[in-house]
Amino acid sequence: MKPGIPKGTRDFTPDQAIKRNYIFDTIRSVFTKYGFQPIETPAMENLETLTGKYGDEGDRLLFKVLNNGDYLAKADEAALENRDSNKLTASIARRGLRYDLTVPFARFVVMRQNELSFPFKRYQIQPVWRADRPQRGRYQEFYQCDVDVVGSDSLVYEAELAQIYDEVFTCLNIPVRIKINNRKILNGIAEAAGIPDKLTDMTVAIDKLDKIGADGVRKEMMERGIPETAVDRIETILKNTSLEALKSELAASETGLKGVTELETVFDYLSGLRINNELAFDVTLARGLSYYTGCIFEVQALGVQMGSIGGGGRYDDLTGIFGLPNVSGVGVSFGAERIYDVMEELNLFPADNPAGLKVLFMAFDEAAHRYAFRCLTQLRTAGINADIYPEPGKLKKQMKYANDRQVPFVILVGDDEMQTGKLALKDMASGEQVTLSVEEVVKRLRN
RNA sequence: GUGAGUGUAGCUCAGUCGGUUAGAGCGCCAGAUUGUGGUUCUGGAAGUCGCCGGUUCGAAUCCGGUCAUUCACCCCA
Repeated sequence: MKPGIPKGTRDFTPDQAIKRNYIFDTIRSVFTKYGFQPIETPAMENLETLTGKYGDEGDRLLFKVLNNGDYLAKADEAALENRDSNKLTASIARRGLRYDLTVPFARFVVMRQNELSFPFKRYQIQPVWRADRPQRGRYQEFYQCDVDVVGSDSLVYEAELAQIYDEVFTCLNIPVRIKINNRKILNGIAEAAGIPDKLTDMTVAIDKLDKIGADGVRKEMMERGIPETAVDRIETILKNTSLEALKSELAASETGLKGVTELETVFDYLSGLRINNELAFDVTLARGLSYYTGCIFEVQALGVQMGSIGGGGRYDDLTGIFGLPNVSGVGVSFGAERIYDVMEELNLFPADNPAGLKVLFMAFDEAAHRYAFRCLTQLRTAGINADIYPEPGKLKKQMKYANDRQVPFVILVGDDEMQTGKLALKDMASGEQVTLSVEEVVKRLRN
């Protein structure tokens, strides 16, 4: 059979895995610094935990796991007869692969509400699965890096999350724009325009501004049944780019004003503090039709054509669906795969690899090979990443292997070395070769 | 879920109007060079032209189907 992997999935070569770990390590260290703790949840959840949480579109993209054993024996006969896939699925698949990390986290919190102390700050770096059509920057299996805090509605956390975004992308050297808005402001706009019942249609349309432009948004709102007068009003309001100006526009909407105040508080927390990237209020930021109710975030990489590389916000009642109402949470997510693609495109990965192999031993004959193995062990004991070619003999072959593995140094061992007790250390880049004792080699390679 | 493009050597691709034995570059293997890699030179291996069917004297080439893959939309990280 031909070897292959499912569409939308990828293998990672050592080179790629090292780069990915660099991203994960950077993100993890910042999370830790801000007092977040790691948790992990299973790849599979009960299907009922997942369904209905992401809208109809999301349900379609859920991977279902077929029941074990003779699953058809217990299948819904009527559904099978009528080719009703939705109904049939419920009777043959009890589990599904997680679609994101937020819903499993909510489930986790509800299950352990009595043992956790709140506010609970957790981070989670794990793969998620979506049965989407793959394309640039979109995969069926990809990692998410989530930080959330539940059990507090303090806006200090919004400020913290903005700092975390800033710090991570500063560490990774990716120039970004961190956009921030508040769902309550969008509510207020809908109220001011007299279409509170069309809030979702409005936000979905506004969210596409970057992609389809002002005219496109206008057209989409009309198509979604928003009256022209309301569309005009919304357009006027959206022209306000400052919080101050919005205050008067939204004077009639209590919710809208609260949103403005919340954002002002967040900016207050951050005032005078060092932020390296652009952190900007963006009234057109909408973040699809998710569960957010307060501040929302989105991160855009500058200088490359790529969807958002991070996003998140506050949700007032995420755990309510699992029977624990009135627990507020706020969190953001980093899209590791897209961050990788951006860094690759902008050439931002550090060139030197401290985890790489430092030196490779090669021997001319069997006796030298045994001698070299002893020297190798000495280097390893001294903490130097070292390796040996598995058999003595043809130098050309051994040197080629050293080249392929991009080893900076090689050590040659033969009769001369065994007699003098010294090693021939060759710098592969310059070609220079020096004769040193094992101790001197250790000293040299430790630099 | 909707629409479009592309499948030829390990990789990237060329292949004229349908016409003899399907090519190149890179990579790989061997030698030039038995204590020294990259460069160079010489030689070599490697393809069911995605798969199935149709048209034709003849198909990598035209047609239909199918699978894979890429891109756009929907949605999203």
